[in-house]
Amino acid sequence: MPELPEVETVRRQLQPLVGGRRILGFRVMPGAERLLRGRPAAEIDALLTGRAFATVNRRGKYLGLHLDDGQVVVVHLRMTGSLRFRQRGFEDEPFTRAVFDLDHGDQLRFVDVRKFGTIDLVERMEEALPKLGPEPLSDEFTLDAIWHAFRGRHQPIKAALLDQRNIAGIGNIYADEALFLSRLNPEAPAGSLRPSERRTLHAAIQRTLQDGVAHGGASFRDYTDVDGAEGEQQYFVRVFRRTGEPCDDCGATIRRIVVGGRATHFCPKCQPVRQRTRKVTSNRPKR
DNA sequence: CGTTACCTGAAA
DNA sequence: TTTCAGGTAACG
Repeated sequence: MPELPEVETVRRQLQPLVGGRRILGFRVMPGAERLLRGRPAAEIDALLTGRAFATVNRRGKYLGLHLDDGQVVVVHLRMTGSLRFRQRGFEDEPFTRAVFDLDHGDQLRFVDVRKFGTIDLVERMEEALPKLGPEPLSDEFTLDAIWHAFRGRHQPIKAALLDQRNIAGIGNIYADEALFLSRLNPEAPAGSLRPSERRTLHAAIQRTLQDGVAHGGASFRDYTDVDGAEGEQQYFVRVFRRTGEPCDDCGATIRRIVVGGRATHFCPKCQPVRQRTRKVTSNRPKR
């Protein structure tokens, strides 16, 4: 659930909180061992104890908590994970799966109802990352990058946006929102976008993600920040989880369909199925 | 490509 | 009781 804006919000909060702080220990709660993908908890505890956190960065939906010796704790929140910065002894949060004990009695807690989230300790951040596309809010996210990623693909544009190998950090909320802003039908084949449509989509992706960051992320169900507070972006969405409501722009009823196995929300009037351009070859049966 | 599995709780 | 969930990896 946490997508780029939510993870970026956490990163910004975490940096001043944990930067320079000494680690006194690390442990994983019983039954949650699977959140560690590589080494066991005892080994991580041994490697972390006595070290200090330095900077916190983000790549796509991954957080990198860098240590003073160059190692990196790589965290992915998946669907329901969250990081909480709390004083030791402050109300035990249910579903706490792992705890970093810090100096001055503080704790960084990893809380995750569904246990899909992951924590990795690696020498270099890339070791813990799958192949990821460009960062959408950086200079490496170019029109050319979109073109290369989508060229020749019959896959629905919605599915292509969710594929982290194309662009890193977009999830279900911001994919639907970016497509609405672009007036593109979620089921349009990714490779069918014309240059003007790709340009519009590029700008819409950046705008919707920037808005998300500006509002501290979206809290529809589980997402909360490092203090347990909710984001505000859910009050600004145009289509996401607004099935049956009137479109802000045209009043048509927002619809919910399933694309690529994911709930997809769109305005059927603002985001119509594009008419096939007339062309002799388009009379071939659809396959 | 689409579908299923991974988990667990909240909402319908 | 059933359905649904902001993500991804592993299927077929």
